[in-house]
Amino acid sequence: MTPLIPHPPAETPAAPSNFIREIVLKDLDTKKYNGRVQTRFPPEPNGYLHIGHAKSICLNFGLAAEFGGKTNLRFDDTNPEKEEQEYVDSIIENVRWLGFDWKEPDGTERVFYASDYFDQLYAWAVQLIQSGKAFVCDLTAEEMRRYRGTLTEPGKESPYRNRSVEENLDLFERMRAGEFPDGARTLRAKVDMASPNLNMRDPVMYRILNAEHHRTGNKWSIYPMYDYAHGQSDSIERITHSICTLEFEDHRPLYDWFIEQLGIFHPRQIEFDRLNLTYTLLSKRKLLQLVQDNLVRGWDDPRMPTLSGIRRRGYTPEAIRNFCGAIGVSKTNGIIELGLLEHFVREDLNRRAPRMMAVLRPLRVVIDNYPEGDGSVDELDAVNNPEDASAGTRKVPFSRVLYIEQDDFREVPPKGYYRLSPGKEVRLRWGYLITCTDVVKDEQGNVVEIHCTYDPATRGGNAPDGRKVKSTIHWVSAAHAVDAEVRLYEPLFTKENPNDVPEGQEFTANLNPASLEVLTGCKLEPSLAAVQPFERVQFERLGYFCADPDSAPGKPVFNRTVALRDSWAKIEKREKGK
RNA sequence: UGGGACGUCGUCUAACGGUAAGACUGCAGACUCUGGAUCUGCGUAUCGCGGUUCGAAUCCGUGCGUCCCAGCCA
Repeated sequence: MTPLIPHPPAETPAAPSNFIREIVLKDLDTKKYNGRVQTRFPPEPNGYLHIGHAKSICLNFGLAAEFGGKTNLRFDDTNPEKEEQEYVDSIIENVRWLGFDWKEPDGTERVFYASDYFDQLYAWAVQLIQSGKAFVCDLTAEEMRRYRGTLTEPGKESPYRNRSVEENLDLFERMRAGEFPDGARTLRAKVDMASPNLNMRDPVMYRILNAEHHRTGNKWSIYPMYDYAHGQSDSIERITHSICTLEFEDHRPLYDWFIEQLGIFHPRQIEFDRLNLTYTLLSKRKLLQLVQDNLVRGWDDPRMPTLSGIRRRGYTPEAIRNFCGAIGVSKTNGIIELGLLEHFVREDLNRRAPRMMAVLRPLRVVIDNYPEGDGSVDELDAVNNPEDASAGTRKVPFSRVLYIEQDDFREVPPKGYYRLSPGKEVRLRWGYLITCTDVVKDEQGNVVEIHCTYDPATRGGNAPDGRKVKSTIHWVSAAHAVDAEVRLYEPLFTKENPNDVPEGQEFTANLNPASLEVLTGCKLEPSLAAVQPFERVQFERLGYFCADPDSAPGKPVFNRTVALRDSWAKIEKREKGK
């Protein structure tokens, strides 16, 4: 058998196949497009890209790359009322950040705009009028809806359907010239008002919109509809496989119809299932609402599923790409567990994030038998990343007064707890073995400080006599600590399906009031003082964190990307549940 | 009650008429200076009912269920 893939790049891991890839493989085999594979990613610049778009981006760019083809970035900017340059800019930035590129060897970029094709689209519309396949309709939106019929009843033909070609041409030209107010007329395709597919019931091709377009300004008073613009744009760009989401399945007959009437290059539209994630909303409209109503701090709020938000949260492009590869492509509408996305960030960050020590909820610890004074600072060696020897080591200062995590001390330890408690010995990471000797409380009985002794013979963490401790905990020297703000995140919604609301309520009813917790006065080891925005680290035993752009010199702010898997938390929860 | 699409472990995906496989999750254990990581073990899940076939997740029929469509949005 002849291999269908002529020269698979050696370093490309065998991508798990999917039905679209199979179609491409078959087309390649039958030379349907002369062995050419060309895709496009066609966002409307009316919002920020989210993780659902990442799936489409990876699919489109991945497929073309695998077969030596090209992928165009094309802005589907046919509705000036919703589109803005800000969105164009963010989309370009996000796709680049994800790791994809559309530059030709000669340096030109494969960035296109549907608005670049307005002249050609107009000429084609004239052609359809001339061949009797399109007409100017004076029905109002309300009338048109009534004429359209219903799901079970056929529609009625517009009384304007049989206008002469001359009249249509004249009217259409005047629509273009801006003679009519918004909504006064439309140009419609003459297809079939009795079609069971509503998209075929004389669909609108152009509407009058006296609006300023972010690229074409006031040149146009009419704008093409998606159905009229998309397929022809694909055709102009010689796209071979036009991949879109399932809800466009019903539009495919129309996509094909226009192209056939025009007799132009015919790309193939293929539909796949859009990404759904538990506890996550992936609807531009609703995300926009969250931003506009200040329910989040903006498009790049780390709780947002936007690429900008996810990036600020600390996710890596690699993790997202791996995730997109792992979820596969099919036509079943499923819902992916958020935990799978988290798995891929942990997997990636575990390999590359340097380990640091940070105490989020500090508890003061005094080592009573450790010398006092300035001269008594010990510089201990700490491994930067046990998964990566090349990451090296760093020095961490140790002194008489330290902070440990409040969670790492219990005056009365519950069953199975093997961290610090009175009389118990634990190891301080990269430091000494210490034993708790005393507890200091305030008037309310809260533990405010504990006293310990250390074993000088255990410097570095190991006891010469070979005795073992059950637990190693992280710590920070009080005198050297850097104060920081740390933002902890939980899912934005309390329900797996945020749209699952009682009658009459909105999805915002499912907003999680505890999705953001801001911790101040957190104590970081001094090597974190000069951290740069977007730097990612693991705070040992806590999770992966990413420095926020809000960080100021000497005043770092961190976002928790994702917590470490925590089997003790799981045990504790189970015990409490009993 | 029109049309289009889809039903495989808890979740996602594979198996393309020939032993239902993988990932995530979960559980149990090993190991460990992160209760992390790593490693090992644990899975009768093909929507139901008929049919074709030596053999059906796969083909046919039928029933059921889910999703999408009545914007001058994309």
